[in-house]
Amino acid sequence: MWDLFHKHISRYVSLTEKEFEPVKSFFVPRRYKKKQFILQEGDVCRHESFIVKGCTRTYDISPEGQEHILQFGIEDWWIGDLYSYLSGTASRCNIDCIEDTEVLQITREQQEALFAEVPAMERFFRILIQNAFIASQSRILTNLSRSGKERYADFIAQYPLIDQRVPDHQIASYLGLTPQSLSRIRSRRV
Amino acid sequence: MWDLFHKHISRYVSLTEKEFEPVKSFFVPRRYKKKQFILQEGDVCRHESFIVKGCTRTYDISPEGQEHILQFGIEDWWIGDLYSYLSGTASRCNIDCIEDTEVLQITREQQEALFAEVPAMERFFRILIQNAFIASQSRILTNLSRSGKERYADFIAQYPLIDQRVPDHQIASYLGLTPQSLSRIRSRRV
DNA sequence: CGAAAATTTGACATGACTCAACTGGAGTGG
DNA sequence: CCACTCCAGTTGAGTCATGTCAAATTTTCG
Repeated sequence: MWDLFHKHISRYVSLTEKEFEPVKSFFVPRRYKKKQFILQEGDVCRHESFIVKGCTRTYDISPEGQEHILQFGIEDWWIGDLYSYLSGTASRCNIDCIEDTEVLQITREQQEALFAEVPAMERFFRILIQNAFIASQSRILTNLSRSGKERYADFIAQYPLIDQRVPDHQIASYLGLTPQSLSRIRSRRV
Repeated sequence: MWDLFHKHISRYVSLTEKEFEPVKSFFVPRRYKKKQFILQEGDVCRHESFIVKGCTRTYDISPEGQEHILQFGIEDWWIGDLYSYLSGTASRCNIDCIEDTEVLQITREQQEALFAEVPAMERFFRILIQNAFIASQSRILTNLSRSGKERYADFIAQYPLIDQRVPDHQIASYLGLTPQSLSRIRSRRV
């Protein structure tokens, strides 16, 4: 578990085994069962979670009762509602598990302490958010300019691993389509 | 100019007048005329630009030749193509000026030097990107769940200042609508 | 096996797009 | 200062992608 985590961090900042050692103590491992919630709408998001194993979805529910998936999470990804986490306000998002999931969690206070003790980790999180922001901007452009068919093609090209693990109707929700439309797209009768 | 900039920074990290003084030297003021490009597709984005005065648009052009506006920029905002800026690869975006515009620019190298000399500025940029990411996620949710009419209403509620300064067809592009559709929405004949 | 969930299919409705024409204002050059 | 052009915005008519509602079928899983 910690090995994977160290490798993950090393992808962005260099950290020797010895420097990494104290980092561990700021994170708490936790397991969730399939269908269990990591965050529920109305609660404050108290952790950033690194997925060691499993698969999650982050979504909100519109006033009309429709779910909209903002993000899927699999191994090596971080999940959480950053706005709620930083501001301490109630989240509008839900995060639940599509599979049994293991995460490493850190709280806001622990994160601040970690930054003070291991400055490289502040840099690490900055890079992480930069990448997330870039991906997010790219998704906005795709949503603005591509048809449902094209967005689906992009999705399976970009996230083949997720496509295999997540039911179609949730992919439809991520792409902003109804399950029926996605089904027709898949069967090429569009 | 520097006053506005200092105030802007102080909104996120505390920096006395004395601490702020050396920060100035890392930024270069620059003026652009209306319709002039700050960044052109295919070029590498060499600066992050803080807008002191003026109004800009960041957009890409799809293979079909359609423009899609990713972001408007007005006073107190930062613009640039972060991906190109960080990776040094050619940008797919254009940034041009809707009005005569004054900016303060920093290069990647200067930014690294700034972080080394004034660590609070690394924190400042982290917070900035966090906020940008949060806004970006929120826009994705809006795009997924709201009709054109609702997205337009949201836009004028959220950015009344931009609405007044930018032609309608560019707002349409930002919202993912054709100018015709936006015109019909505006005249309530949906 | 049987219930619940996921997916598919059909019929129809509709929001948004395309193409095309027209209006009105801003800027330009003679 | 007028004629001219250009561009933004509006309007109309027809089309298409996607949505809605409803039901049938298949898959999953206790």
